[in-house]
Amino acid sequence: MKYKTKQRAALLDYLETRRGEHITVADIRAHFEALGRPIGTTTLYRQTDELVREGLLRKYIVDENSAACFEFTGEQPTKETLVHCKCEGCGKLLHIRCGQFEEMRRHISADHDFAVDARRTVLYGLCSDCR
Amino acid sequence: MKYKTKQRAALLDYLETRRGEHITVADIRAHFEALGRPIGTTTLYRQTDELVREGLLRKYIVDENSAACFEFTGEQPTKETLVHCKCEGCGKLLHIRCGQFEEMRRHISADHDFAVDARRTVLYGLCSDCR
DNA sequence: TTGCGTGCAAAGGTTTTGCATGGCA
DNA sequence: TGCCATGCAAAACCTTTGCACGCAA
Repeated sequence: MKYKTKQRAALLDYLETRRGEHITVADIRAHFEALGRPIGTTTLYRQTDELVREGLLRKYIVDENSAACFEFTGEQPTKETLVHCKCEGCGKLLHIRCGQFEEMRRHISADHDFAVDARRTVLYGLCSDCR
Repeated sequence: MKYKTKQRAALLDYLETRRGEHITVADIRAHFEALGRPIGTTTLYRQTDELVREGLLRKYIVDENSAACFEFTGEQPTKETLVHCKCEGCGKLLHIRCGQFEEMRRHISADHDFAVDARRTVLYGLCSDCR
């Protein structure tokens, strides 16, 4: 994307207000729909793709049969890795701060020669309420 | 499923020959198609669902826009957890044996109150060839 | 015979693509 | 002006559902 279009600007403004939260393309679409200034679904998919490529937005695979989940981080994404945990009981998505995960990443990188991308990874399991 | 149908028997026979491998419903469908004894897609989805519930089959969410991935383990699934790593570069899916992952699971369970299900979880990143 | 399993056809939901239009520089 | 972005409509994909038929017990 080389041009600064109204749609892109509006999208970025909205994402800014939801920094750190989890939203889907459908959420974004609904927001602008409600505002009376809808943005085409196609455009939203293309813009979110681009923002992911630019590193301003993160994309998570949270559930095979639901929409992709995005998190806006902005220009300076926190270095700190928030591990994503998806509860298979209630569907809740949790963020946890976990040094042990970092340690495991280093180990897998060093000993198994695989570079885990914590920003794309989701741990599945059961939350405290559901276990 | 309470009945032992021909389809279920054929499916189990086939899965046995591919124990420990990763296959999709489309793969299974193609196999029986090629044999000239096709099994309906609907049936395959229902039987795989059932087998997952019975614990003979594991299901992984490997990529948001591709088919679900199954692994047949049979009656006695190994206690040992094989961690799944999906390479975002070449698409390869690796199994690794990793005690550190187990340790992290215990830690997250104890300190973050979340029970990670290693059999459903996939770590995303880059393999040795792609990093 | 009873009721579960099967499989076709069709729907469901998310994401992608073709193409004409409209906007940015 | 020249090229890119937009967005509608339609397709692509995987998966699920409705329903009539057929097979297991």
